[in-house]
Amino acid sequence: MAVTTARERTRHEIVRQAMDLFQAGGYNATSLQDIATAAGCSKATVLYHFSGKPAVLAAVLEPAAADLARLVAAAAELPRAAAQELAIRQFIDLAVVYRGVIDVIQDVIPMIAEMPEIGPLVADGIRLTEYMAGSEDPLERDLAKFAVNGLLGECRHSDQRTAEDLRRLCEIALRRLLRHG
Amino acid sequence: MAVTTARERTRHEIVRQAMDLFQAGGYNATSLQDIATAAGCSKATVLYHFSGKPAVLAAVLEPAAADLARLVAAAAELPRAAAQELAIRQFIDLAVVYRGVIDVIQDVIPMIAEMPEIGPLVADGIRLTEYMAGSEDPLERDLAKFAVNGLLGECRHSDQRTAEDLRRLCEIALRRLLRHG
DNA sequence: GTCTATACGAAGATAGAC
DNA sequence: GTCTATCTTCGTATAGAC
Repeated sequence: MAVTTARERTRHEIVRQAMDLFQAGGYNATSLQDIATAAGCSKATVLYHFSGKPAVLAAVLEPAAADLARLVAAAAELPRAAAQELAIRQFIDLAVVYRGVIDVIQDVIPMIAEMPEIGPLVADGIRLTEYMAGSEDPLERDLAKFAVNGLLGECRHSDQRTAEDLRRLCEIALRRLLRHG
Repeated sequence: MAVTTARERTRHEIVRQAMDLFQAGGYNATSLQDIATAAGCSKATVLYHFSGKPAVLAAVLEPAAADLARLVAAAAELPRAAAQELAIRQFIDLAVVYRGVIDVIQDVIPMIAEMPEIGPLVADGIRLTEYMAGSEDPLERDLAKFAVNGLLGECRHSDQRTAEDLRRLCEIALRRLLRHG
C-alpha cells in the first residue's frame, strides 16, 4: 500500500495535528475548529472523515491500543506466573514508549463511559491489570489497579521527566506494590 | 448564626444539588442549567450567587479543602517522622470520608491549571504528598505522588466499594509504597 | 438585594451546494 | 471530498422587574 490517496493524506494529517494539540493542551481544551485549522481544512471536513471528536481521539490512540491488544493476547497464552511477569515488564515498556499518549488518556478518563470508540482499549487495560495482579484475590487485583492508576498519574506532563527516570520509578513502584502474594 | 437568610438557603441548595449532580454524572457533564433546574431556580440565579461554574465547584469542594488545610497546618508543626506518620494516617481518613468528593475531583484534574478557584486545595495536596514522602529524596517524593494518584483512582465510582474495603486497600498500598527509606 | 429574561460567542454536529 | 450555512446547547454577561 505505497499508494497514498488524497483521502488517506487528509485523514492522516488530521490525526497528526490532533495528536499534537491533544498532547499540548489536552483533549477537552482542543476544539474541532483547532484541529481543522491546524490540518488546513474546515471543521466539516474533519467530521466527514471522523464521526465525531471521540472518533478523532480513537484514531490518535490507535497505535497504543494495538500494542496493548497484542500484549494482552500474548499474556493469554501463558501460565499465570509467566503472564504476570510479562504483563508487568511489558506494561512499563509501553508506558515509557507511549507516555505522551497516556498523558492524553488522562484527560479523557472521566468521560470513558460515554465514548464507545475507545471501549476496546479500556477493556484491554482492565484485562492487563488482571494479569499484573497474578492472582484472583480481589485485594491483589485492586492493588494492580492502584498501581496502574499511580502510573497513569506519573505520565501527566511526562515531557518534564526523562524516559529513564520514569522507567526507574515505575519499576520500583510496581515491585513494591505487586507480587507480595 | 442560627438565622438562615434566603440568600444562604438558596446558596446552600445550589451547592447541595451541584454536589449530587457532579458525583452522579461528573463535573463536565453537568451544565449550569442542570444545577439550576435541580435547585429550583434559573441559570442566572446560580450565576448571581457564584461567579461561574468553577466557583460552584469550589463551594462543593470547600469542606474537604478546609479539612485538608487543617491537616497540612498540623503536619507543619511536627518533626519530619511524626509529620509523615500523621500525614499518611490522616490522609487515609480524609480519603474515606470524602471519597465522593475525591471522585468529583478526578473529573477536574486535567483543567486544574485553568481554575484558580481551587488552587489552594491543589497546593495543600502537593504539600501533603511532601509530608507523606517523609524525605526530600526525589524518588520518595515521586512515590508519594504515585501513592496519591493510585488512591485517587480507587475513589472513582467509590459508591461501589465499602468504606472498610477502601480503608484496608489504602493502608496496604501506602504501607507497601512508602517508608521503605 | 434577589431573581428572571434575554442575548452573545463558541462548542459539537448536520444539511445541502458545489 | 470539501465547503458554507445552520442548529442546538453550552458557559457567561447584562438589563431590569420585584
